[in-house]
Amino acid sequence: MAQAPISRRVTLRDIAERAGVSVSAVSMALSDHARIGEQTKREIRAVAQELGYVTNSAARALRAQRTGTLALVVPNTGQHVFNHPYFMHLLDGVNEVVNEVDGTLLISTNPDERHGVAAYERILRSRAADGAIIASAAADDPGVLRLLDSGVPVVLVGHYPRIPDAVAIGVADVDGGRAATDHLVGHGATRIATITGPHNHQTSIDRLEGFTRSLHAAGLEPVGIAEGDFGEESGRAATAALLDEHSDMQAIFVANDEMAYGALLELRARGLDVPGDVRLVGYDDFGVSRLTTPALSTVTVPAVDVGRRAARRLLDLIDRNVPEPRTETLPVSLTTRASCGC
Amino acid sequence: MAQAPISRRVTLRDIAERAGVSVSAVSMALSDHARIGEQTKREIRAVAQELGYVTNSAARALRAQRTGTLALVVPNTGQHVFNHPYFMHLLDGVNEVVNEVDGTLLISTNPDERHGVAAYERILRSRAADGAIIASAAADDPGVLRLLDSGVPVVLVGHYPRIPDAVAIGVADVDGGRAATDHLVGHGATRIATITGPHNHQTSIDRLEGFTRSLHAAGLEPVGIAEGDFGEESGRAATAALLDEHSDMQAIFVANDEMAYGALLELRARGLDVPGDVRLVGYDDFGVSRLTTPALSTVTVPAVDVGRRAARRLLDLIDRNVPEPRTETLPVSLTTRASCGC
DNA sequence: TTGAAAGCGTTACCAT
DNA sequence: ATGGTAACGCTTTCAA
Repeated sequence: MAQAPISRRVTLRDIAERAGVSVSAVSMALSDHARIGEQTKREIRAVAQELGYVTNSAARALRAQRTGTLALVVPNTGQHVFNHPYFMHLLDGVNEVVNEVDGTLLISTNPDERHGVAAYERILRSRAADGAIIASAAADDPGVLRLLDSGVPVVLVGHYPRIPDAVAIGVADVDGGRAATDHLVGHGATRIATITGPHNHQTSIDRLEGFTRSLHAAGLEPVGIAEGDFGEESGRAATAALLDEHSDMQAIFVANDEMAYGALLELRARGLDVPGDVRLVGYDDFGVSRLTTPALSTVTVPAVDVGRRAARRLLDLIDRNVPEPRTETLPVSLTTRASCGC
Repeated sequence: MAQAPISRRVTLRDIAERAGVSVSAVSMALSDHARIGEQTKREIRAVAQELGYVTNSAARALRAQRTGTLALVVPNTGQHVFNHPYFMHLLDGVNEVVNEVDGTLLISTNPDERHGVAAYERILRSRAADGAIIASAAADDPGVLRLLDSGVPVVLVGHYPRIPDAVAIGVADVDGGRAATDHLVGHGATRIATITGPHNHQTSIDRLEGFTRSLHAAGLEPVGIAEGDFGEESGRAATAALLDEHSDMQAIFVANDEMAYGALLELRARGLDVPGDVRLVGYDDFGVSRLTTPALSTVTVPAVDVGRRAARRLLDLIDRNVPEPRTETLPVSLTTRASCGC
């Protein structure tokens, strides 16, 4: 049990004593306050440098009532709802902004509900972060509502029609579903099915809405609608179910790429060619889609940009600037590869 | 600029006044200290509950000289050295342990070098975290050495022969390289090449070492050794170069799956069949390998477990328990799919 | 131009 | 069994 040789921490007082000035002079010098003489500042900074001074963040936070930390909250990670690649991209974007403002980034996931009070509630109310970005919460998560009520600065990622006054940043999922389906129609398909995500996620609802609108505009009816959970296996199972009931199906719009990959496996297992027998369009474009054979046509979601914007809005909120309009919706774009028949 | 109705924060003092006791009584009651009467405790807790009290983490950290926060540091994220899936898995494992101990997790990446002092140095020295897990640092990163010197609790992820007294947790990359190559040899290949990662990463060095040892044990010589950067494009380029020089090559051991995917593309572009003409084994098994056609045989790295163990060791270190031995090496396993010819 | 002191919310020690 | 108080390191107001 050798005691690690922890370097004694250097405080403002140490610098003050060494430089022969007061603690407050040091504080002001280091924050470049105007009232300290240039010469004195230089000396103080030299001493600070020499001693290797670094601000103690707890003390600063306590005094300033602000931590300089943003929290990125991901409910239900363990359940693999909305899976990894999406989160990574979001994280990239958030992190970029946090670094720009020299802040720190705290990650909170809620693997299961065993903690009664959700982990993110604890974090925010303990003031460990100045605010939070909440990613991919279920549309009806009560924890989210409580958090919003408590007045803590919160930015939601996604589209929450039932919480209209929340600050949220989402993507145009209705448009995306519509564009994907339009494209399938454009290829001449008339018997088109869809595999959706879980119905308690607004994302699923919106993508389905786009699908339905597209078909109606074309005077078509959906051949089948199957629900998945955004995981590969569920996509495979949904495809099997659709195929069993509608052997004449010509195309499927799948609400994310993981499930589309499952669909690909099932179609291949049945000896059906993609896109020869069945055309496929997925959704997300987080890497998986590039790798499959055939490569998936998909709707590209600008997740990194979502992260960036969410972080910027959160910083605004923390500064008590409520952005108007409160919700922002980023456009998506269709990326055609091989699976649609292009 | 409507002022958000921030709920006034509740402090110990508020509870004390309301309950008609002292602040210290409240503090002790809430931490279940033995000196407070059961009845008093109950009353105090009731008031705390009613007022919605939550400990202020800055104040607690300042007082206790401990934050309850672990930092996960990823140098060079922006440069795509060691890319996303690996990091995600590590994060999963670390997060799991952090949740177990009711801690918080702070993420720090260093997108570029513009901050002179690396972001992670700032974070640790400011005592924003009690310690750090450093993932995938270059073997010679000076920031890492400075951090270790400064006595901050640090666990390195990987294998660092040049820093023997550091606490580190790695995987058996030499074994992995050897197992992969042995397997290729077992398939009857004699003209075998390898594509390595960047030579300043110990991981690359170790995987190559395993490759070389395997060949020597079999009485073979490497047909070619090309260096990549762990990215898909570099794998493709390396494969092209190898193919140009050694058209009789029968197999390639590729040091990660992303590069192996690049190799697959190049081989396909030249009309060569995998595994018919060239056998391929990759490394990592973070998802990509399942999706390619043919599916990649690869060395499975237990990244989630690495994250878990790194976090546990870091907690030990913070408690001043230096684990012995200081370095731990987790075994890897070969996962055979189609690309090797199985 | 600079110094002294108060206070941010906790915890722990010394009294009572 | 409980209350008062000092201290953690910092920022800022008030004096000088």
